[in-house]
Amino acid sequence: MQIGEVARRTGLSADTLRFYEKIGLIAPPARDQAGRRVYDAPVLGWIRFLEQLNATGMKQADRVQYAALRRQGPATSAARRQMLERHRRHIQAQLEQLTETLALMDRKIADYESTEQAMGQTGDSDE
Amino acid sequence: MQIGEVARRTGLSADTLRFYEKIGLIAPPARDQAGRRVYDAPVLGWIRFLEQLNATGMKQADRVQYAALRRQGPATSAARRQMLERHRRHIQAQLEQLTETLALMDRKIADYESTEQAMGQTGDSDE
DNA sequence: GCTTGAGCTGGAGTGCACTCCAACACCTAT
DNA sequence: ATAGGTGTTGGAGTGCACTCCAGCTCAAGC
Repeated sequence: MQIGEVARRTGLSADTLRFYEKIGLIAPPARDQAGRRVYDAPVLGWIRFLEQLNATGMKQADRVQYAALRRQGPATSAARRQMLERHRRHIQAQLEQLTETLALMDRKIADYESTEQAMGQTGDSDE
Repeated sequence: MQIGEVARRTGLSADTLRFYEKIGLIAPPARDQAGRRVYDAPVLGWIRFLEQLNATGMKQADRVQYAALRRQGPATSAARRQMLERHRRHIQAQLEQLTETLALMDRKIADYESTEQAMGQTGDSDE
């Protein structure tokens, strides 16, 4: 696979893939005779995993650190586990925040609905 | 209340409060004889609400738009409700993403734990 | 009456995470 | 053999959301 196909399959741009390589998120792939990047299939799974971390708010610097540990092999297993445990706690905190705000949205939406029903009755109190 | 106390009570910096006023998130408060901002208590609730939207990923531009609608009064009720409904859907999508990734973290953490148990047995497969 | 502390303005600077570009090289199909 | 598509590099630029700063005014306490 060359960079365009990886881009197409992952939804990232070729620029982003090169950028990820530059900062160490993705290991430098092999090159063909013309100097173009040639990726192997497993990188797709890795990129998907990185996207999961990204989508759930892990910072770039931490993803870079995790990627570096991974490249260093099995000896870093405990360190990586700790990073994932930390991220797990971060995810749970977000779940709580989101659940709370979801309930708030429901209350406010219901408020707006009744306000629209009885237009001008209660007035438009707050927020 | 002047700006320092609002900062203390909300956790935002005075700079951020002035910035929020500049972009229209917070209505310009009254001023005392010395030209200093004097806030009334209800602004605290509004700021807390803004922080909820912020913490759950509503973009600044959208918060500004919501704030603008709110200042325009009851006539904009329907538009605001629609914004909250949209944000509600956004929150639910995030909940799904987080729940999925939480499960993934659990699987990977368990993997790492068994790898640490049987060091060198299975090898350190992926991600 | 002077220091201390809080606040004021306008504008520059920061950190993050990309995103775009110019100028060039190479492969494939017509 | 030439046009079009895909790739290369290094470096500059973007958008978001603040954050910091210089140089100033003001008010209150000792």
